[in-house]
Amino acid sequence: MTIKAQRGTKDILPEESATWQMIRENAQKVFQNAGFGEISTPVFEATELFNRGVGDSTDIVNKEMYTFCVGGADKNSSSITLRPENTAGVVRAYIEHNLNRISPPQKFWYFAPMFRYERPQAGRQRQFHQVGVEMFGASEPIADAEVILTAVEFLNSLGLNDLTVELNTLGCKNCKNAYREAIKEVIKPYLDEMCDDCKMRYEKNPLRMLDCKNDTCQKIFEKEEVKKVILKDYICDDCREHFETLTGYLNSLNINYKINKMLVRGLDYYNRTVFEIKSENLGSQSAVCGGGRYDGLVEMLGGQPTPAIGFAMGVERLYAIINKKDPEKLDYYIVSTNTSETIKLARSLRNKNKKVDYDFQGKKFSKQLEKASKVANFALILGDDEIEQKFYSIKNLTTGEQVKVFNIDEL
RNA sequence: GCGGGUGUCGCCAAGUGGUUAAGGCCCCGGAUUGUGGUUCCGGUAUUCGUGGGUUCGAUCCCCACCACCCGCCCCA
Repeated sequence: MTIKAQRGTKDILPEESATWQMIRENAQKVFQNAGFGEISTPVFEATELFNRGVGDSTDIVNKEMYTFCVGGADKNSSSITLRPENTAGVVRAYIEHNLNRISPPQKFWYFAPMFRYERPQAGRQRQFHQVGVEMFGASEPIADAEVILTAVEFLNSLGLNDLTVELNTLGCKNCKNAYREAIKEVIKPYLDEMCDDCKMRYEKNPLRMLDCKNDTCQKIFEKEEVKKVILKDYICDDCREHFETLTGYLNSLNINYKINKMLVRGLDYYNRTVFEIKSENLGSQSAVCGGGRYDGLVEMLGGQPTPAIGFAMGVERLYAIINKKDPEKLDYYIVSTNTSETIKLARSLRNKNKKVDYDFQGKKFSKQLEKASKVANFALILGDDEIEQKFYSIKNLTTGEQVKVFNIDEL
């Protein structure tokens, strides 16, 4: 039996590489143009980081983490986890390296593999990639606008112009509490009818109930008096002003967005602004981007109180909906039976930054040319005549036109 | 974790309880021993996801397992 790739993992083959490279290059360009610097943190971290950073009421922490005990059974053994998302790791690095000493805001971007032990399906793998940004030290609404703008600009750079930005505000600690209590109050009479998950959420994280897809639960949220509470703003004056200023910026930037009061993200650390960007071409895993503000997280992980905001996008989901790019052809395929001349010529041309390849097996001239026409723009013919008379025949494989060249510097 | 579906060559696929398992693409070789992309000819599955069972006989029937897909859930 041969060994296959692990469930929920995928090889990225050369034929897909041009598209992947484009995604990464566009990310680098758009994010760095906006002042974000690349940060690369380790694939594994202390399990404790995610328990505290992502939140132990989340599904990610409760059932989806790749956690290992390393160091054997002795006292020094420790629990590590393959990162399920990148915000916790970046926050850890931010604190550990005192990155707050750069004058704020501090802006970072990343493109990296993540790991979640979930049931694979379309748009969901166990190893997948996220590209995203994190910004620290800016509490102003313009920071929210800038982060959303950056996400939209990146998506536009990939030719994705028709995606929907959904936007909501969860409020700060204070209004979040008031909202939570009001929802608990109005739902209380119906609690018995709700699904088990919602009964649990009612205690732990009532806002997550609004995300429930269960029909009976949804019907309860549709009820007049419940709806009134859900749609009523429990947002304090500061938070409201923050949100209104943000939407003002988005309006002036002509960014299309839709306010979705039901949008509550699954990670515990969010407050105030949250947003998702969705595509209709992805089936049930429709979110290509999710993000929001997490003003309390740095402090929770032991740093100074620091406002922060960021987003993450699923690279495989982006890959699924963008126009694919074909790998570039070689500049030259050398057609020759003189291998020692060929390898030297290949080296010279490669050092001149040309993409060059050639045949190793002494195949027939016509076979080499056939190969050339498949993989290269030009055939560089170096036969006995050419070597004797010191020239190269360059054949344009698109037009069929062939010319003599006496010096490779002319290429 | 729970439902539903699928599984024949690298890819797309036809097929039937009984010994040649179609076809197309790709790949390889030849026609054409220095001029390709067109054309023509030829070659490539001791085998039908894996392991059992039923049967004189199974790729096709039954069971289990595995993998993938589609929902739920969750999220990127």
